[in-house]
Amino acid sequence: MTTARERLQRAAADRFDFAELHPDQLDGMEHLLEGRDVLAVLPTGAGKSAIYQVPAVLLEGPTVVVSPLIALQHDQQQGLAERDVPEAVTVNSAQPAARTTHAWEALAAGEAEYLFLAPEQLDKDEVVERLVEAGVSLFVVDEAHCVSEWGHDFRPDYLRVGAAIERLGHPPVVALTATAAPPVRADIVERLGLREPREIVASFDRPELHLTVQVYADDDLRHREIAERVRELPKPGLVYVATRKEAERYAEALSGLDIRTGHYHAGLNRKRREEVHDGFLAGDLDVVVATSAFGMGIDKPDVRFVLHAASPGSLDAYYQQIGRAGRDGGDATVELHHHHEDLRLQRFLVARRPKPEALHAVLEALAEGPATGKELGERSGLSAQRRTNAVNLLEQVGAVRVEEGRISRADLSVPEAVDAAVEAAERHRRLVRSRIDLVREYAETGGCRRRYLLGYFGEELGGPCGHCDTCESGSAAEHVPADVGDEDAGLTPSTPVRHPEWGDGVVLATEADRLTVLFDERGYTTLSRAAVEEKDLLDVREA
DNA sequence: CGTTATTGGAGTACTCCAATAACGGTGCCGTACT
Repeated sequence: MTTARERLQRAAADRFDFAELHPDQLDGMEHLLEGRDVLAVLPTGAGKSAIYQVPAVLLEGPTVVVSPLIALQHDQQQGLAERDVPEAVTVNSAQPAARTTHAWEALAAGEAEYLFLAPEQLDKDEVVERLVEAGVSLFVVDEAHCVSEWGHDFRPDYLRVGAAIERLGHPPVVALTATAAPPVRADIVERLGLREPREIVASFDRPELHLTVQVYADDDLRHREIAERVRELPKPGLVYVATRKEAERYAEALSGLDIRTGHYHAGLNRKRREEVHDGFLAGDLDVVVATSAFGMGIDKPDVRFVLHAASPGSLDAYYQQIGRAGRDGGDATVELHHHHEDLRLQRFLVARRPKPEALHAVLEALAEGPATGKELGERSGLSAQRRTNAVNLLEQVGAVRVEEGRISRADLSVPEAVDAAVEAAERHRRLVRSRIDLVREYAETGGCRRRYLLGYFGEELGGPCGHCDTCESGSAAEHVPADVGDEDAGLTPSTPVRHPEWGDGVVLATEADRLTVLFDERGYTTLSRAAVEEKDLLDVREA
């Protein structure tokens, strides 16, 4: 009688050449073999992929891997081709039709073990039906933070993955990501419909990253100082900017200083993007100036700095981007060069409100009777993105039902449905906008940078880290809350609270003079401790 | 959402100012062209 653990270790050694599995990896694998769901938040390089790759060969039936980028699907497929495992196939619009045909045939014949696809594929009824017939035994959502980050507007099909999982009879599901704050984890669990998932969360702390912030009042000055900083810093490194134009502008300025620089954004054609990507990995470029498009799938160990020439729209995005530095464990410099105007652009970028017309169009189209997504698109004349966004919101407020891929109206009047959906979108918009304010708080805090960031990700660092700009200047020491480490202190991180006006929330991070609370209806809010104590604003709720 | 660039009108020869337009990110997909 062999235990599950032994079978996993043997498969890992024999078929994948993994000498030894980390306890976190084994823990996840065992839960999947037992048929349970898993959410794994582990740093890049910790062997997240092994968590599904190994149990996949022990479970009868193929494994579906939802992956956000076609380029990533390709890399993962290549990686598996080198192992002693059955075939890995992909289905996407970028490959020749013959390859897709082969993928489906291999899957139906039981010859393919792994299938990689983007969430948009699951919008097609015939795709889901083929998966049902194939008898999927394991369902993987890679880069699962995309569910929460992109699903609510940019790529709404991410919010439909949960429904696809149900149509497949809810095989064991594993969601994998390197970065997810507690509210993002909760969103992933809810949206994917994970059932009592085993959450495996490694520490977010990266002591090898030296964190600094420079706040500017003058954008031209910032420009000059950044060019000078990049010249001085040990290479290779990444410069993140907010717009495509800035990426090109900085790249030109840095090239003028004889720095081997490339720029990267989504406006470049695929060939150009590949050249920059490969050039950076190969060491032919010392610096890449990029928008947020550059990131996923970049596994370069020796990045020595990540410099933000503009503030991003959330600390979630910030942490993902700075996490690309120092993966080899060596020291790396992380600098944020902040200007308050950066946040105005971010507020615009997340400002999109759903158009009530789209909600109306979907409801009217459904008045003719239930429809598949495709049929609904034809009837309503909406683009796939707007149509799916509308369906997501309407489903969330109970105005439509989706069963077996068919969308139908529920008993809710059109005005009620539209109002409720608009309010649901507004609530999400408030959350996203409130996250922007925390970027400013981070930039302006006198407290320890690392303590602030870790607090955002649900980890409490007792004292200042001693290795960031505020620690070195001495200001962090003056900002440590008096009650750190005191379990009876009351308002410590993850304490559920209620505010008379703003309702229920959870304490996230604490500083000497203020608290950050995430309110369900209002989003992230920073309160002054003095005001909270004076007016007794926060009642501790039962957890 | 708010800044910056452009246009346009008034009224008179080149300038002033107000109104208007353009602009900012992330990727699938599928279809129409070369």
